[in-house]
Amino acid sequence: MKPHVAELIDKIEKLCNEGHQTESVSVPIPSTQEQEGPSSHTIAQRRTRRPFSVDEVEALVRTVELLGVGRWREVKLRAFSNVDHRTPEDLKDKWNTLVHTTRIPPERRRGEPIPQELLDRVLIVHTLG
DNA sequence: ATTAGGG
DNA sequence: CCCTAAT
Repeated sequence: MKPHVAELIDKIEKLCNEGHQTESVSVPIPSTQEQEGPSSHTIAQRRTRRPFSVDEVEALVRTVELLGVGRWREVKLRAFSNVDHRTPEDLKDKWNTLVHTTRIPPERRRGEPIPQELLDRVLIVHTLG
């Protein structure tokens, strides 16, 4: 579907998650001859951005705490099986950005448990800003 | 089929 | 988010 339509759905979805009932939302409608997508003969459009909610980050961190880093397939199954827009890779990418922004020692072996202290810091930093 | 990392 | 070499 058209990018702006997806964006609109995004906003509505977010408002619903925030408990709103009768909000009106809108997004700028691009001019009709707008160019988009890769070079050419490709049908797939880039997925619209979905900022992770605090709850999602918490779910991600808690699950990585339980399984260790690297088992994204399992993380998806355990904590994000109810949403189709969070792929195992998205979870991996999110974890990496969290590690970067919170300066958590990243060189951990696959499956190695993360110290609770570090996990807590991730949540704090992400919750505040 | 998944993961790790760069794009 | 996407692309893809490596596993």
